[in-house]
Amino acid sequence: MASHSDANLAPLTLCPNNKAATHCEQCRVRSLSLCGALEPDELFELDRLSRPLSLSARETIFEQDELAQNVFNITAGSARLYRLLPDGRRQIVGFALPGDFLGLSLTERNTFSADALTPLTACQFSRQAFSDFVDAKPHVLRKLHQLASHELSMAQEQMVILGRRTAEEKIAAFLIGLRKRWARLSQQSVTIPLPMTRQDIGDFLGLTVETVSRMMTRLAREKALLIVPDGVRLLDVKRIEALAES
Amino acid sequence: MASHSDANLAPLTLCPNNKAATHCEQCRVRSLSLCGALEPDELFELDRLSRPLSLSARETIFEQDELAQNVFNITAGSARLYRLLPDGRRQIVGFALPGDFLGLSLTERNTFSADALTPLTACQFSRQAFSDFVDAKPHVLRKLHQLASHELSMAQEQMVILGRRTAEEKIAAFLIGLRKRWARLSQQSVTIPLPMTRQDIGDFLGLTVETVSRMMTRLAREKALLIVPDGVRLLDVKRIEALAES
DNA sequence: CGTTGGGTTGATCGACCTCAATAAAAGTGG
DNA sequence: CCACTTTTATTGAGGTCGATCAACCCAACG
Repeated sequence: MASHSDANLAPLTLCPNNKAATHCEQCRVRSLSLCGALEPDELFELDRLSRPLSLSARETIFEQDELAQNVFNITAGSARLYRLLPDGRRQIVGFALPGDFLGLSLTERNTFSADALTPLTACQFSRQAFSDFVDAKPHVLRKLHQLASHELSMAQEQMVILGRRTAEEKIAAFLIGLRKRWARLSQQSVTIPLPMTRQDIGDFLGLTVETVSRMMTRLAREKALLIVPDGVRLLDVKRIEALAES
Repeated sequence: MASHSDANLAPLTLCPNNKAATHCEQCRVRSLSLCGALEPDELFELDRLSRPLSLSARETIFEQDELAQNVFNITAGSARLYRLLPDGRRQIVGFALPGDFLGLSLTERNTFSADALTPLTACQFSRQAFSDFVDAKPHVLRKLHQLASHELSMAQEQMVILGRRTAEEKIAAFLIGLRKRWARLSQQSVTIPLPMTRQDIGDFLGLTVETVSRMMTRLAREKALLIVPDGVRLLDVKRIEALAES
């Protein structure tokens, strides 16, 4: 349960984390992230502000309620973002994939925790330095706003899923949504990597592990999908899509 | 079920909609909205771009899937934002109060519908004109990003409520959240105006009307709150807050 | 004064949860 | 590489919270 997202990105050089190619120009996910909006000289400037971050699976990126000191741009691997309630209930508010930016919320303190689902690399920036960098460049600020705006749309879509869909529809919508996101990163899209556990999926969809497992095996039994190690392969995309749209 | 939010704002003059005082300087909600970040000359410029909008309760502001032509700044009254599923299920993604800005998502088409819960006034802007105005002013863009970022936090909080809270906790969290928002607009905060129906509350919290009604009457029976016309009065704020935090 | 939309209340049902057992992977240390 | 533990996934049996279905109340309003 670890390495497919790396596999997806393996052949290419990474952002400033890689000593051999210190330049963002080589970055595998640049065009997909904020950095895609930067001019070469800006890219160089940002590169200098960046500190490489490399984590193993399960390591913490940041924790809820602590001061938000840094922002992150994920270059490889994936993460989960979640909120814990005092009694231990957990809601995952999102999964972060390569190219995703963590720290769009401008709150003083983190409103959620984030940790790595797989080995992960990211470009880390001090929030202050990053903020200064962005504030001087309206077109970057605009791009940042676009990203936040997109996140907002995704969150609203997730509200629909959480509030008004059945367990089976939730699973379908989750798979279709994730498929679309993986597709942006790598061409192929029949097999959907699932770096997260069933428990994580449940905590994302407002379900229990058992229900997630039951719904997935049911869809598998009905030949709508095939459960493979660390992922699923969609056999009947139309059917899953129909479930997801409602 | 109509006029309390107006009552809240009655004594003061409104934004550019009021012919007697055409200047945003008089605007009741200016400091709470995007316009609070504007210099006097910018305010004047924006004023000229604005077209007053005045709707009765239930009138449509915009509809999901149609081209997003305009953005809105609500000056009085309240609205509901929702997504309809093909089979008629509805998820309300938010309620808009005076000072709230509609159109933060930069999507080509609206991802949800919006209509007035009460008689409503707003400043309407062509999206293009507004966008041009903003793009030329980094500090306004920054403010806009802050607003979007705040919306994102609220949406994530709502995801926790939808995914991991019981019916009773949902009601409590809804009331506490709404109380906080009203408090920003008007001092008093014991009585919470509820311009929306029980059905609306249910569609916001992922519950049925019946459950909303039952939970509210239960809290009323237990003397935690008092149901008044068009709202509720919190009798035991600590208790409701405890339920809301979990 | 009938009609209509919103709200409350009761009886029953069912989708999903809880609890429990087992199976299958994935470490871990010798 | 093999025992051994730990984590994750699956499956079953039974319970429950909130949904559904239905009746009724009440205020607003033409």
